[in-house]
Amino acid sequence: MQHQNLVNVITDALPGLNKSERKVAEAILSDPESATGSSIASLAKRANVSEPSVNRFCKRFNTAGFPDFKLKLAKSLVSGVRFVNRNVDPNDTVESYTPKIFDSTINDLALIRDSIDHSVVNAVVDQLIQAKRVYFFGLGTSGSVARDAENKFFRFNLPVSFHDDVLMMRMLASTGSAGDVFFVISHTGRTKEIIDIAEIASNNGATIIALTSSLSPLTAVSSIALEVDVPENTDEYMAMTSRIVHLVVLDVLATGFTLRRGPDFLPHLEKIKNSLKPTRYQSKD
Amino acid sequence: MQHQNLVNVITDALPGLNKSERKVAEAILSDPESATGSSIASLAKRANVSEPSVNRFCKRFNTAGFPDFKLKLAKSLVSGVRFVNRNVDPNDTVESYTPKIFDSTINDLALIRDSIDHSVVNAVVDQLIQAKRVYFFGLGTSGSVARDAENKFFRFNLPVSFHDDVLMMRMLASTGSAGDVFFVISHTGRTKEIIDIAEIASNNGATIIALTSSLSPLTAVSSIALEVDVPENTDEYMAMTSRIVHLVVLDVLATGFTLRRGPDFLPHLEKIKNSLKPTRYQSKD
DNA sequence: GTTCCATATGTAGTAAAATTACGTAAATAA
DNA sequence: TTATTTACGTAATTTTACTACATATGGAAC
Repeated sequence: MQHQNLVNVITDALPGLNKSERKVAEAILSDPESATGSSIASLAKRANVSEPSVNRFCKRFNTAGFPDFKLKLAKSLVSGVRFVNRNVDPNDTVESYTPKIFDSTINDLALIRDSIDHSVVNAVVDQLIQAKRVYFFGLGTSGSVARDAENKFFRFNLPVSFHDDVLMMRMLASTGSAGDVFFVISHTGRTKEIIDIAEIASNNGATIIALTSSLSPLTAVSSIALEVDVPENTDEYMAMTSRIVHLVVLDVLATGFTLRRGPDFLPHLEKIKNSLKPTRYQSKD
Repeated sequence: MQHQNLVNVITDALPGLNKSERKVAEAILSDPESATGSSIASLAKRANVSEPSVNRFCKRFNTAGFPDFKLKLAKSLVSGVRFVNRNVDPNDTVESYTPKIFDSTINDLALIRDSIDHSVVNAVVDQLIQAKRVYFFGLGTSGSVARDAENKFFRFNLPVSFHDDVLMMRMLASTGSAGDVFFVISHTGRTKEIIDIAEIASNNGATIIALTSSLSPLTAVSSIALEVDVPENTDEYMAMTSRIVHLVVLDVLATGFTLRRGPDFLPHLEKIKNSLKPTRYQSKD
């Protein structure tokens, strides 16, 4: 895991360390920020160990040496120290929970950004470009995502619709055929109804694109799956970030679509944009 | 500010630098990641300047010296606010436009995170807690945001609904009264219909909360305005990030709401969560 | 308890890296 | 041109990190 947080790694390893290494670990954990700025000598002194002990400590954590260690530690502190106490707790105030929620969203986005499979994105864009029609399906929160997707993709002069009604979905799935794309959005990928519906459409020869978590039953019944694994929020207080990641993935697809269509397509988008002008008070600038 | 990105700072300063400093800047910008790992000697060599030039360069950017500079550079490169954030252009490939879109979203989130007014958040939570009913209104993309908000806030055992139909909105606004909260979501804050509706509800003594851009007409007719200014995307290719920021702001409000309600409220949320279990295939773990 | 072995830790020396002081070169203004 | 400032590099110095080696410490076997 390239983005594994060093502070957490050290904390986890703490019990398995020997005396002087533990001293180093404690010295670092007590004030990681200042550790990133100090020399091996000063840190050794602060931990009451010799310099080579510090050096050995660093190497134990898969770093080239002390400077490399400091670098990785510093990086961990940017996205990381925030990571450590990321969960909202009952004592949080507006000032503390607000950045936590933003940070956790940012973190999840960064995670998916680095793990997304580009070839799958390309394959999905291929399918959307070729589609005769596109249906966006989602329930609950994913229904809003599907609705947003409709709002985005109708601009491409493509017959699209969104549905959050399982009966409608079922009927549409049963009348689907080759050339139809059913774009199914589900955080868990385990909703029985949705999987049923995807199977029906699939059996009719339609293309099923799933935006869901990996290894889910929905993935199994799809033609292509955009697998997005956002760490589960066991925390009751915490908001759900998967829908946001889903929206961004859809933005990526829409961008891929636009680029594939080429610059000749831009006037069409411009036309749609302009169509809303009369509904608005114009700003001065 | 504290999170000012070194890469951006260097880029901005580029024109004002003298010959050798520019060489250093270019060497760093061409591959910032590797710069964080290299020694002053190797960087000097790569930039075709002397070591002290590199050192002077570092000090010019308010760092103690080369090691400190590397540290700050490394931090700048970590997820949060990545610099690349240039607009998508027609020559982009999946590999290049995907991170761009994620990064621009992340960037906007970080921006709003640091600029959001906590006292306004608190005031809005106050209003929501006291509300007899809450209506979430939005059109187009903001309609999806409003729908998502409904899905979030109904869990609080509060009469909430979302509407994306201006006639419905108008009728509801005209029957609104003190104790009703109209939560109006609009990216531009300039849609005539929406402003009309907000005014009607306001004249009836209802509370108007706006989630919109600052200085907009909608802000003017609202009781409280959550002002979210996401830099406009003039670029046709680029996806719209304001809706995502809006969603996160709503997450923040929902969190504030939950905390205000206190721990006695958690079993209620748990109950809602469990209600969906029978609709799903259970995972092994 | 003693001996042996392995592991842990420190000392001292060495190599590398960064910084400073200073001198020369280039650029600018008079 | 010459004076003067600014830019840049050389070389020495200092700081920092690493390595090789020595000593110590804690078990395990006898």
